[in-house]
Amino acid sequence: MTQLNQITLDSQLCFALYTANKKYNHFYQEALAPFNLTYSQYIALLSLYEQAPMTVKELGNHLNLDSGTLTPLLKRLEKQGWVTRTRSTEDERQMIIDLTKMAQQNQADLYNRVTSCQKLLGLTTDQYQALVVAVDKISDQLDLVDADHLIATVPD
Amino acid sequence: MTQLNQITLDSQLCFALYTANKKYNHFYQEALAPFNLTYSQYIALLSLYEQAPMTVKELGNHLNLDSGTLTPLLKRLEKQGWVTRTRSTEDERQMIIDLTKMAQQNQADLYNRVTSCQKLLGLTTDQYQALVVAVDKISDQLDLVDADHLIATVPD
DNA sequence: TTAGAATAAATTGCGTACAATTTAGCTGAT
DNA sequence: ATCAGCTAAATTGTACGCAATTTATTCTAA
Repeated sequence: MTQLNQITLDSQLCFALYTANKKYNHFYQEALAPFNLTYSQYIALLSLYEQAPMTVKELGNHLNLDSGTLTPLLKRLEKQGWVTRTRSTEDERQMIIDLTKMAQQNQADLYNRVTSCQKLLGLTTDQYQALVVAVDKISDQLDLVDADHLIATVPD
Repeated sequence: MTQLNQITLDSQLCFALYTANKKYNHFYQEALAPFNLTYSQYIALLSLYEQAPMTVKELGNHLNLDSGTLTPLLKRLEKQGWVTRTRSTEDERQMIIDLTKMAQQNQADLYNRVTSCQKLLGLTTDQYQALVVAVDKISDQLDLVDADHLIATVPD
């Protein structure tokens, strides 16, 4: 038997990301508790605070999510009063998502809460930004190695 | 209105991690396709290749997953012939998870496939390990700021 | 003009994740 | 010895995330 145990869980970048992402989810669950928002709902709102209204398609492009995820998520945000969902009159295939007045009124509170919580992380702005750059680099590498390339290149 | 738009999606570490993690999932979905394994099933097997048998509890400690996730996942792995699930005789509360002969026979193939795919990422060993360290550091920071601390420290 | 292709969103189905509860088995203090 | 409390796993319920399909609408080329 050759060296089989070189792949340990703790040495894997995928597992580090998987773990950090889950912990971040937990972190945001607490940060967002006063607003009754999930993390996914929060990033959808973040995107809409940057630009609204947007179609489901456009929002999906920003978040890398498809309608299978967004449709039920947005229905929940609508139910809780954060967004409106309106069929476009000029193209009835499209659903226009916009922020409610309540969402706009809560923007500052939401940002303040998140910012306060983030300060507890104990990272300097430089450290934080360096990490964003490093993690984005992983995403870029993974984009290069997309599914087709991988299937075509590596035999089973 | 003060500077509200300082929180952009692309500047957020959480979103970078969230995105990279999803892309990694997709990457592994292709890498693992020949074995019909999900990413979560794969890391469960990785853990068991390092140490088997294990109870569900022990496995959950390694993976940071609870029985709500592991029980159905392990039942699927059992159904596909990778693991066995046996009630412990000395403590019947515990379920002992062990690798099947098939799982052992496929270990080398699985490792080779994953290793081949990882090479396509175009990261040197040093770069890769540096990223693991960086991402683990995020997890460590998030551990420090746990739920109780956060709730106790930051007013709504 | 109109049938077929393309597109947007919704739906369906499966597999996580995880909080909360339930069930079953163990353990220790009285 | 026994019962209250603890523990392990399973179960329940909710919310993603995504592949695949369906439905409705728009576009486009003959």
